[in-house]
Amino acid sequence: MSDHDEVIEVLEKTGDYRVLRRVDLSAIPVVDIPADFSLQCVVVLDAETTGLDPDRCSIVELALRAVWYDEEFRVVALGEPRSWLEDPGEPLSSEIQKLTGLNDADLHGKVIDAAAVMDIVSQATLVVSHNALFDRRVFEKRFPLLRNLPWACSCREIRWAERGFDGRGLGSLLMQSRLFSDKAHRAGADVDAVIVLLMQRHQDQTALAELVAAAGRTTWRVSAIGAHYDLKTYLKERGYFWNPRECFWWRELEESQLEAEKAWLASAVYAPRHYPSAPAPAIERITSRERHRR
DNA sequence: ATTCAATGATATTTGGGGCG
DNA sequence: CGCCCCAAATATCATTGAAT
Repeated sequence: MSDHDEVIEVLEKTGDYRVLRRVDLSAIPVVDIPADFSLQCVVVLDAETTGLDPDRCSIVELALRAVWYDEEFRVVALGEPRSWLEDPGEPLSSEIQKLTGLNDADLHGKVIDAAAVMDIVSQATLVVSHNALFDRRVFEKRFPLLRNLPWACSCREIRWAERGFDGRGLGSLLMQSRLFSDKAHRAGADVDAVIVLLMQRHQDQTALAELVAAAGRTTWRVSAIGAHYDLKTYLKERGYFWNPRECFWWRELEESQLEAEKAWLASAVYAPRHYPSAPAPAIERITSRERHRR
């Protein structure tokens, strides 16, 4: 082992090589329920599916793993890695076979253990996945009873660029961290990859800490329904985006900004003199239970 | 009154990057 | 590949107003 380290050091010192190490979580203790009740738990989830359209595809593999961490967001224990295959009832496209290495025979007759899924997922304060917008939709379609879980997205809710990364895809983040996964696009391996990435520090803050903080925020989605079109420029200047499908300007705000925004809207956008019929902005509260849903 | 060009609001397209 | 999101670029459409 130490002679490997020496080789790595020699190679990297030349400046011509970067050495990638296999993702390895074996140094972290695996527990069922930790003895220390002060620990917090997130569950990392990854689903492999028959395609990319959450409305049309189904899950062929689901992996879950609990991550226990202390007050300083240090990962002190992991749950047993759990994953299940599931028969989608249709042949796998060659593309998915190539991507995941799975084939129809592997999946034949397999079913996800729904009771186990519920058990694991219910011990967590957060379900984490890489691009939760995809996994959440696919997961909730398969488990309609679990539509009210709190979710966090390790792809979008961690400022990877500020941490020195170029892209945000799992493979790219791993490689730039000098890591690789020998079973990329298998659910269990991808879950472990997310876990190592969450454990990384940047200026003394782990990615997990940043993610938990981001997911814990309550934000507000404010939609300026019925705003007079003359106000477009002001709304745009103020950071509103146009929703072309439903035709209104909207913006997402931090909790601390909400009152000021309401006041601004009341005076600048919904001044009564302009609107005898009094349209009103739509204000929706968004927490981890609502985010990454649509 | 009619036409045309300019203006500005809204729609559409495009591009990048994410997921299987 | 298809789909989604976001944002910037580009196209389209309606209105306005000046000129004829």
